[in-house]
Amino acid sequence: MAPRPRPRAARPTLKDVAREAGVSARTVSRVLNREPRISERTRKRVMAKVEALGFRPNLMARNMRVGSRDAAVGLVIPDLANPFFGTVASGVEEVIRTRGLNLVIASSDEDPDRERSVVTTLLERQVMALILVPSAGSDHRYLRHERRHGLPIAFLDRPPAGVAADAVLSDNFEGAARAVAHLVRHGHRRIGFLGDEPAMLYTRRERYRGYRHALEAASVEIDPELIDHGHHEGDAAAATIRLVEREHPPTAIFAANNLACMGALIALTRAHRRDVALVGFDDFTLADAFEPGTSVVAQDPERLGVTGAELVLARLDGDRSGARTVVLPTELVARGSGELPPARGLS
Amino acid sequence: MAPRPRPRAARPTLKDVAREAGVSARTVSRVLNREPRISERTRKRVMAKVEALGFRPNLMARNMRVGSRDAAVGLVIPDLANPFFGTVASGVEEVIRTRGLNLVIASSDEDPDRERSVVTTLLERQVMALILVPSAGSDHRYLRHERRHGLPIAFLDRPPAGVAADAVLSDNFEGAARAVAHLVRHGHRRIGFLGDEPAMLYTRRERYRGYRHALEAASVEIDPELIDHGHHEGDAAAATIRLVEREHPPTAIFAANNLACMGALIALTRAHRRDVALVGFDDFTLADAFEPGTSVVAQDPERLGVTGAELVLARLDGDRSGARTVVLPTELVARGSGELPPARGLS
DNA sequence: TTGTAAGCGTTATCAT
DNA sequence: ATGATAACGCTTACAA
Repeated sequence: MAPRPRPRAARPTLKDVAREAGVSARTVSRVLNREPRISERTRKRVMAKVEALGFRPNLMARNMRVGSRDAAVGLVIPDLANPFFGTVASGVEEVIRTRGLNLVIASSDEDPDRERSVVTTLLERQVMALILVPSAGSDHRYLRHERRHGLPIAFLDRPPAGVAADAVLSDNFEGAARAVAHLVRHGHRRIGFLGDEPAMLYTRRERYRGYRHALEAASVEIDPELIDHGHHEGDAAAATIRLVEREHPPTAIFAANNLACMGALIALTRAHRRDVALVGFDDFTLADAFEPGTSVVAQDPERLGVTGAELVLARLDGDRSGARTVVLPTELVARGSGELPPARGLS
Repeated sequence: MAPRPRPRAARPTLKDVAREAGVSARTVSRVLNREPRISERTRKRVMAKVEALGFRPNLMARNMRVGSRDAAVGLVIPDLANPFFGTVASGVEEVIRTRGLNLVIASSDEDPDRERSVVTTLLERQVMALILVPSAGSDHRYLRHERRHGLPIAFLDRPPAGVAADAVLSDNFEGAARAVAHLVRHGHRRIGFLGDEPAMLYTRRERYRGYRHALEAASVEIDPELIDHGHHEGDAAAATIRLVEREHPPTAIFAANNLACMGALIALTRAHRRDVALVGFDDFTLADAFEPGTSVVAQDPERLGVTGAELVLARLDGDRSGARTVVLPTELVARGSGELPPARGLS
């Protein structure tokens, strides 16, 4: 056995409390869990020692004995600093807290290898459920074992690859198509597409599909010169400049995610090109702080998180039905920038 | 003992692998931990069974046996959806991941009671360290026991109350004073203060102190009529309107946090009052997307998180020196809005 | 009302 | 090179 030297000032255990109070461990456990048959006198004495020693029950030990699972849900997102994912995380946390579960969070940085590595630790941690915003290009076949063992898994914002699991997605195709149709309706025929990266990203593909669909429906030819991308604001700003400086520039831009849209706004402002119509995908706090306001296709990231968390909780409650995919609607919010007419002579 | 019915399809344990492979548990453990004296033949056989069963070592059990502490750091922030705190969290995660530690995150919603309750679960989870953005009005005396037992605790953005612990703060006073002095230098004497809530919040108090200090240094009288507040964008926007519609309105506004600044931008745009000078506290992505650009006192939320995490890691590595307070500098970023002259006839 | 002993899934000691 | 056994801190069946 292990005569491991306790680190100095080791935290007191239930046994320590028992010894100090002159009772058995069983009795301390009873007091702590508010079990009925305990004399008030013992209870008092035990609680006094608990206070005095600053005792904290060891949840790991408890969970192990009681269910051999950690009372926590694991969440993997690409980037905690991105307000979109932060809001998703917030929705998840809100829901699982009502069940007394904790949230173990990890960033994957959009890297499939890192995603797999963090998911593995979460699984080894014995989380009760897993919620995942998968990275582009990751393969989730390795999760099949967990599914078989009944671990609830939900994918958010992007679907799983290689495993049947619950998913909560926004209606990217429809939202993008509506945005572009909106621009067409306002007279635009040269509409730029500013996508995120990598191009294989699910949301990017769906939104691009929506863009093409709307243009085709309006019999507008797709011009590859009008397609560009940039995942961060800086890249997107540069791409925007490239677009508007083309020989045959677009009169409108559809910015296919939040960072791309911010990049476009920065670029258009700095270039004094507020004549270019703009619709973004995903709403943001300051959309109203522009003149004209920024029109967007609004998603509901909080609801994405809430719905995903509710799904896994239902599974924990015994829902054994087949894997479900919930698609959340998007909403076109017209604030002005998407309703600008084409600049004269360019449409 | 507990003849608790295993949940259907319970996950395989190390013992299961051992039985299937026809070896002892100790041997499986050896293989998994890459311990030296193991025959290639047994290793192969064991690994095959590990794969076949989809075995995941139970980290809870391991941690318990090995250190009786969870290989995780607990982080409590007011709100995951606020990009400021999201970025702080991102900084923390980045650092602790390099040590193979996980992040258990909880929102306190600026509520001291909830803060205490989530901190308590984190402690019971046996996290190796605690990082905290405390809520206004919370009292941390209950953490003294943990400090005594050697648990590393760091406070971010706001200092602890009632316990000596490491803290990482921004230089709020200095930053605010510089912002207001900057406005004074550009000719303003009627400068509004748009604070966050509650007024007892540390950052709010410090920034208000900086505001008063700069005005007093310039012999400008403090006008209570120019002090208002609003913690969320909506409230802040309403407060901004109240300010600029006063009989003797301010010619400049100092918005003392990120949400207040965004609220001010929204209100000023909608009211077509881009003549009012504005300096915000805390930078934001779209600051450059306005005409003129929004001048701000930039903090470094990521660095706040990184520094806090590094502090607790140093403690884990044995640093027993006294509680330290690190103050991070702020930077005045002039983009135009803070350099506007006072509107004619109003200064 | 309280205590004893077993056991959750690992790893450490000591054998062999 | 491998195994038997105890132990981490807690809860639970059973006994007293």
